[in-house]
Amino acid sequence: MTPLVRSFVAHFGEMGSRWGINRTVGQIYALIYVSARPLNADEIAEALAFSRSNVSMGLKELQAWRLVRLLHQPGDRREYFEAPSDAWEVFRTLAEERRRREIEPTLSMLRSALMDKPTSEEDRIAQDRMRGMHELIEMMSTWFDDVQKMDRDTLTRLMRMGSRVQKLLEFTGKVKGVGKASK
Amino acid sequence: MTPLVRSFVAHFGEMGSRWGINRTVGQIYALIYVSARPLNADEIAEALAFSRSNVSMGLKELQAWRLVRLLHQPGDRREYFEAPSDAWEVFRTLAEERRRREIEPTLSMLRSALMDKPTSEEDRIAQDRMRGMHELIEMMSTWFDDVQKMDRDTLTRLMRMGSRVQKLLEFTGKVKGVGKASK
DNA sequence: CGCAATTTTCAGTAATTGCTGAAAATTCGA
DNA sequence: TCGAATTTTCAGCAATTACTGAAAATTGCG
Repeated sequence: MTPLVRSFVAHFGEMGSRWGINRTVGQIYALIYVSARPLNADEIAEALAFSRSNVSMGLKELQAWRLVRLLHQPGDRREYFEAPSDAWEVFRTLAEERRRREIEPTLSMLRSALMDKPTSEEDRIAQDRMRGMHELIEMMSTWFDDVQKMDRDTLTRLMRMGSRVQKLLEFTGKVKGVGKASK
Repeated sequence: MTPLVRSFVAHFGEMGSRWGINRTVGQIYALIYVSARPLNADEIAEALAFSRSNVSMGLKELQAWRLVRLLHQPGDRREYFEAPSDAWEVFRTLAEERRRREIEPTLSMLRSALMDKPTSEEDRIAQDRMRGMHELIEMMSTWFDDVQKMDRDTLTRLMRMGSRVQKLLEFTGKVKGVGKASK
């Protein structure tokens, strides 16, 4: 590993441990992500000085997150791994997985809590707070779904517009007679 | 704690441990968030059956994340804590803190890696990947800054539009002849 | 001030999570 | 089908992280 790669890998190790993912897994991912060609488990174990079994477990987790793809080289029985090099694709995958693992369960917990008849004033207030949270998460979730469907160029253009979209919105609002005065 | 609150708290404990934050801290936050009134450390320790010192550490961390606010009740020396009940505000705070703690350091690591002269073909490719990541993160970061500044109603309206914004963009692009956004 | 109430710190221990090597399972070519 | 190559599993140990109680520090009232 060159110093360049080493520092990238180290950083993702640290970051990984701040998220649920552990240091080892973060480093394995980082290595695959910047690698010029697919890597097999032994190469990874060697580069990072991890045991073969540790690498095996890490790869399993990365596959569960759909962050790496398994492939084979002709005439070689070993399994090789590569990561999509397109950062947008990575971001989308991460967003989808987090949604599935964290957002959906949270929404369903909230929904069920909101069904309950509150038994006290305290509960009533607790439910109000939960309702607020549920609304926000649901809105963001729906929005994300929508945005997910746009093609990348449009999305990029939209993001680069930043808050100028607001102007557009106000303008159109007026035209259509749906305007609400600005902030 | 009523069953309603108990299940909310338990869920956030679980979720907390999937993020960097630990179970205890997640539970303390959840309890404060749904509570009808500010709570002091002893009340929290009692409700969750944690030691007083554990609660103290948890509150310190929540304050570092700016997720809870310290306040006093007249005629009571103890410190009371409350959380903003507005989910939007919570989201903004979380986003800002994550940015400061995770995004900024990552961007600066990437920037410095991109300054290095690649010493090999491998490095050149690694840098390409890093460049892609850097671009995306920077773009999202800028976008987020912008969006952060909008008032909540506008933002809500925009989100509810979802991908219909795209239509608007195309339409306006034609009218104004501003197909590509200039920085 | 002085002192009781309250919060914080921290060393020690408990609990959890991470990692390894050895063994078992699987895979695939011959 | 056999067997070498390869991957996976998992019990046991290591490292890290979480939690506690006791003690120290701080706070603010009288």
